[in-house]
Amino acid sequence: MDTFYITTPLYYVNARPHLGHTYTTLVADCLSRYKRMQGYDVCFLTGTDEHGQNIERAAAAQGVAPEVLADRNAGAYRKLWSRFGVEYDRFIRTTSKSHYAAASEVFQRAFDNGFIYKGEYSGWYCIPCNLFAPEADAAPDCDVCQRPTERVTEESYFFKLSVFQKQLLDLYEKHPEFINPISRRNEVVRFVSDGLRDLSVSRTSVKWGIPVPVADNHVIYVWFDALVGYLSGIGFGNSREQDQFRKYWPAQVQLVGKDIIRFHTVYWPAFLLAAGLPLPERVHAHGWWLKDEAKMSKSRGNVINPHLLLNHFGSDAVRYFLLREIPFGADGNFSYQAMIQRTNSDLANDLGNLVSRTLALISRNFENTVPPPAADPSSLENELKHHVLTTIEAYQGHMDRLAFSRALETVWDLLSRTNKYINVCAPWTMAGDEAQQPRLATILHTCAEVVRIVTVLLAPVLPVSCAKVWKQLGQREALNLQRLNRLQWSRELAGNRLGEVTPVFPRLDGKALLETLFGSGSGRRRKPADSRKKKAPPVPPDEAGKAAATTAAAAPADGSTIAIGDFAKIDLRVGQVVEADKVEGADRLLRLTVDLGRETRQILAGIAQAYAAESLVGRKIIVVANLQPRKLRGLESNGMLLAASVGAEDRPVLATFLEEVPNGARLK
RNA sequence: GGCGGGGUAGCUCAGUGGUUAGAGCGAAGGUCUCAUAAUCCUUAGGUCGGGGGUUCGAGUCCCCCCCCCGCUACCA
Repeated sequence: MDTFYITTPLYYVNARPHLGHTYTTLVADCLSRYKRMQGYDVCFLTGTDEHGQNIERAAAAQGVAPEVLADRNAGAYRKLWSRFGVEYDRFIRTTSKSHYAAASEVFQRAFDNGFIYKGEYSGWYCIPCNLFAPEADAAPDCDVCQRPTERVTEESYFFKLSVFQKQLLDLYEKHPEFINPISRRNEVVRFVSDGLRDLSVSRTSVKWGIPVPVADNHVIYVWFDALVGYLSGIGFGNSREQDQFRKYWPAQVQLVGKDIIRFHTVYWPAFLLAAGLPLPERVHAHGWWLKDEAKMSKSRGNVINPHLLLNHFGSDAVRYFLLREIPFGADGNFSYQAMIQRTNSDLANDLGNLVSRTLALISRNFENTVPPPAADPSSLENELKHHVLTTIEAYQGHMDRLAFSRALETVWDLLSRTNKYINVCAPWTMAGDEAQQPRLATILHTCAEVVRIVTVLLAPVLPVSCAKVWKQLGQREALNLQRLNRLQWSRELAGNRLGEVTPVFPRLDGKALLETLFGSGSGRRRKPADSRKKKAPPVPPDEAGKAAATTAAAAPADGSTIAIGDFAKIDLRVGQVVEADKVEGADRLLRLTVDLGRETRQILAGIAQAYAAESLVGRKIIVVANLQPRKLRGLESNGMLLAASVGAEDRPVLATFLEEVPNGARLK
C-alpha cells in the first residue's frame, strides 16, 4: 500500500493555539482523511516545538519553569485538536527523549560530513537581557530594557548553508512542485539565488534546549531542533522504530504558514542533505486569516478564539468555512458574518435541506425504506448521473492539488443540480397515485443515491455530519471505510431502512448569534469576540487617533511594539497650508485649507492658541491623510496635523521639514 | 529602491484576442409546498484601476502612470 506522510509545523508553545494553528491542523486532518479514503496508508504528524530563548523568557515572565509552560501549552493544543476531532497519528514534542536522540544524531551526522564547523558569532549584546540587538555601526540601546549594549563575541557552531546554494536551486528547478504555491516558490528561488550565508546553529546564551553533541555548553539552535521533529516523530533516532521511519519518510506533504516558508524550503532541505537523508516531496505554504483586513494579534485585540468558534458553530461548520471560503494559499478575511452566511446558505440550505427533503419523501411514500429504481431512467436521471460521475473525478483532481475550495465548489454545483432536479420532478405531486409509483421510486432513489455519494465525498471535510447522514441513509458499513476509487453510481441503498431523520445542519439565527458574540446593539465587526470580558469605555475613533499621535503618554504603556504593517496603515502626507482662519465661536480651532498635491482639503486643528492663522499660510506640514472625517463646530475636518505636545499645558509644536518637499509626498 | 503577484458586480472571485463580460453570496420580485421561513425562477447591479497604443476586434497583447499585497535591500 502506498504511504502518505503529512505534517503540520510543530507549534511553538510560548502561547496557546489560535486560528492560524487551527487552520493548518484542520487542513492536514482533512487531507489525511481524504487520502485514507483513497486507500493510502496515512501518517499524520503534528506536535509542539518547546525549546529556545522565547520559551525560556515566556516561562520566566509567568514565574514558572519552561517545562511547566511547555506542558501546559502542549496540553492546550492536544485538547483543541481533540475537540475538533483531529485524527493525528503522531504528536511529537521536541522535549521528548526520543527527539533528543534524533536531533543529536542529525546534528552529529551533519558535523561528521563536514557541514558544521566551530566559529564565532559577534554582535551587540545586552548582558542583563541576554539578548542580541540588530547589527549596527555603533552600539544601539537594548530594545527591551533601553540600556546600552556591548560588543560580545560568542563561540558558535555554524552550518555551511552557503555550499548548498546550487543543490537547492537544482532541487527547485527539477521539482517545481517542491514549493507551493508558485508565488512562494519564486520568492524562495530569488532568495537563494542572491546567495546564502552560513547559519549559526548553536547558542551558548540559551540553556533551554538540546545540547550540541560535540560541545555540551552549547544548545542546538531551535529551528534545527524543531525541524528534526518531522523525523523523530516517526521514529528516526529510535532503534525500535526504524521501520516506521523507513516506511513513511520522506513526507509527501508538509504544510506550513507562509511566515515559515524559508525554514522549510531552504534550511530544512539543506540540513537533510547535510545529514544524507532524503528530502520531502512538497512543502505547501498557506496564507493567514485576517480580521478586518488586518493581521490578527493579541496587541490588536482581534484574535479569534478557536474554542469560541467551536462552541457556536461546531467543528464541521468551522472546517467547512476555513476550507471553502478562500483558495488554499491565499490570505483570507475572517468574519462571523461570512461564517454564518456559509453555514446557513451552503450547509443548512443546500446540503442539509436536500438531505431532509429526500429522506422525508422516502419515509412518507415508501414506509421509511429506500425504494429500488422501478421505472426506466429519463434523460433527467441520466444527466444527473453523468454530473455525479464527473463530480467524483473533478473533486479528487482538486483535492489532490490541495485546491479545497475548488473541490467543494464542484460538490455544491452537484447539490444545486439535484435540488433543481427535485423541483422539476415534483415527486410530492405523485403521492398516492398508483400509476406513478415506479416513477416516484426512481426519482427518490436517484436523490438518495446522490446524497450517498456526496456524503462519501464530503466525509473528510465534514466527518461528524456526514457520519450522521450515513446513518440516516441506513448504511451499515462505516463511512470512513468507503473508498473513493471504488465510488460509483449504484443501487446499494435500495432496501435500506432509514435511520431517524433529524436535521444535520440546523440553520443559525444570525442576528441572535451576533448578539451573543458581540453583546447587543452597537459593536459589529470591530470588537473582538471576547470584548465583554474586559470592557473598556468606547473611544471615538478620531480621539483615539489624536491621543496616539499627539501625546507620548498614549503610547502603549507596557512597552509592547507594533509591526511595521500597522504603521503602514497610517497615510502620512506632506501638506501645505494655503488658507487659514479662526473658526467662529471656538477659541482653539483653526480652519486650514491644505494642499496635499493631488487634492485640497479642509482640516480643523486645535492650535489657535499657539499659532496665529496668518503665520501658517505657505507652511509645509505633516498630515494624517486617511483619518476618518469628523465634524467640529459644524465644519468637517478631513485629516489631522502632526505636532509635538510640549510642556505641562501640551502646547502643540507643528512638525515640519528643513528641506524642500513636494506636496502630497508620502511619509514612511 | 529592486523583484514578484494583484486591481473585473455591494462582497468573494472566474474569465484560451472574437456575439450583449460571467458564477456564488447578498439585494429586490415571483413560484412551489416534499423540505431546515428551505428549494426553484426572474431582475437589478460593471467607464474590467487610469491614460495611450497595436488590431477588423482588447478585460485579455504592448507602453506609461496610480494603488494594494508579498519577498528583498545596514529599510523600519
